[in-house]
Amino acid sequence: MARTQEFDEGEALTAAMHAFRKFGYAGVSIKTLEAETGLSSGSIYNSFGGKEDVYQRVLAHYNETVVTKRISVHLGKSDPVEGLISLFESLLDEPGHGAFGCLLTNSAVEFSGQDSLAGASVRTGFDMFLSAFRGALLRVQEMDAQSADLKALRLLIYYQGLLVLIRHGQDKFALKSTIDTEIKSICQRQSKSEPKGSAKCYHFGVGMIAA
Amino acid sequence: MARTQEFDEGEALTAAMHAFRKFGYAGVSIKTLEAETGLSSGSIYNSFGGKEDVYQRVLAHYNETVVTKRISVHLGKSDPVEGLISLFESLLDEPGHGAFGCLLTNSAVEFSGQDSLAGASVRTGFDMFLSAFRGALLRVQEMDAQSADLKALRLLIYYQGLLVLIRHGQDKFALKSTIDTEIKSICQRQSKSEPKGSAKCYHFGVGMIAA
DNA sequence: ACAATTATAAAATGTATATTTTAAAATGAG
DNA sequence: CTCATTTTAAAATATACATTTTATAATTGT
Repeated sequence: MARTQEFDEGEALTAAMHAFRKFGYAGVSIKTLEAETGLSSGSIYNSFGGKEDVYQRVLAHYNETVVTKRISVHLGKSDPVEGLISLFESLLDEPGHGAFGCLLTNSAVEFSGQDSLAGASVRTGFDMFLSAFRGALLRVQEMDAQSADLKALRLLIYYQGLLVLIRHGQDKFALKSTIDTEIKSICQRQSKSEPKGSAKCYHFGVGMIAA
Repeated sequence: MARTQEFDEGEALTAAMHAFRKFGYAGVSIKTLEAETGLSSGSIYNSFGGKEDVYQRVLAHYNETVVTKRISVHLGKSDPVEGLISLFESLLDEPGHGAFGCLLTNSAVEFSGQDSLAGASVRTGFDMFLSAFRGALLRVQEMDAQSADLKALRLLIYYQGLLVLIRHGQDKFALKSTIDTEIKSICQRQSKSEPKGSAKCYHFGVGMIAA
């Protein structure tokens, strides 16, 4: 029969992933992929298909490696709140000072909508985070499914926003200082929906009670 | 002397802005700009310079029109909390179902870093929001400058995250349901930094006190 | 009205790009 | 060993793109 593939497909995908994270889909050419992966365009087309196929494989690879690892490392801990905080803080300590953006964030922005080139994978990645966040929240305290979904979504929104500002180059110290507050704020028990006139309660904070 | 410019520069910039918001910088060609603005490439190069120049002008135009208007319409109201809520809710009611992304979000992601093609304008736009948010927060309640900055940054992060998820096509009803909670949570007085052992306070919420 | 100046339009240019084709090298089952 | 099959590499192709050039039309101060 024929010779076997010489290169490691996972390594190639990881190298391609770095390129797409840094430069986006449009910013990466086949030439870039050749340079980053060490493969020739011939090999790339033979093994993966075209640029779109490489990108789709990379998106799946990102979910399987980066997202999965991030969730298991930080949310596998015993304390879910500490886990969430360390997960978010880890985003600020990434190499390249935010040059390696989150592929989900970048893809969601570059290709809007669910039925785009990246839509399905982005949705999968978001859902992975949502269910991991939901699990962590339910370990913090009892709550109904609806509350857990709402809080998990708030965490995902905060996660995505943080990554946008990191990628922009916003001051990391300032960004970091929001994490503890935001996470704890989300993990708090929510106030029931009040029939108006609740504005006055802004002046009573959890800290004052706890102190 | 010579003839005067026939087209309205503001209208052309607005048309170009729509294109860049939808498709990003790389996704817009001169041909696209011709179609969207109604100008020929000759006019575009003569009046604006190249594609990069159009983009820079569009970014400034976005800050001057969309950002400025969004801030004044919603945060010009008497109640700052209601203003913040209506500002964030208005993002969900934009035409095109999120196809018109936020140019700041999209540019921050497409061009990472402050010293990029878009960096300066993105920073300006972010700063406009930060100072508008800070002003609104200070009208909610007294607080020191540091607290106001932190809360304003939390609002900006939430704002950016929301726009990422809107652009992705996340369920709008679910996104909307986070707004009230998130805004009010940020507008609450913060707990002082405690010397540990504060985990227990998660079980005491503002709502329970206010009730 | 005139002429200088600019807007506009279309063709031309050169480069970057994704992909295909062609050719050579390597591999492993029989 | 051998040959069918595949990997790899490089050249070839065609298209898309940003920009420049060229040419024509319009307009404004004198």
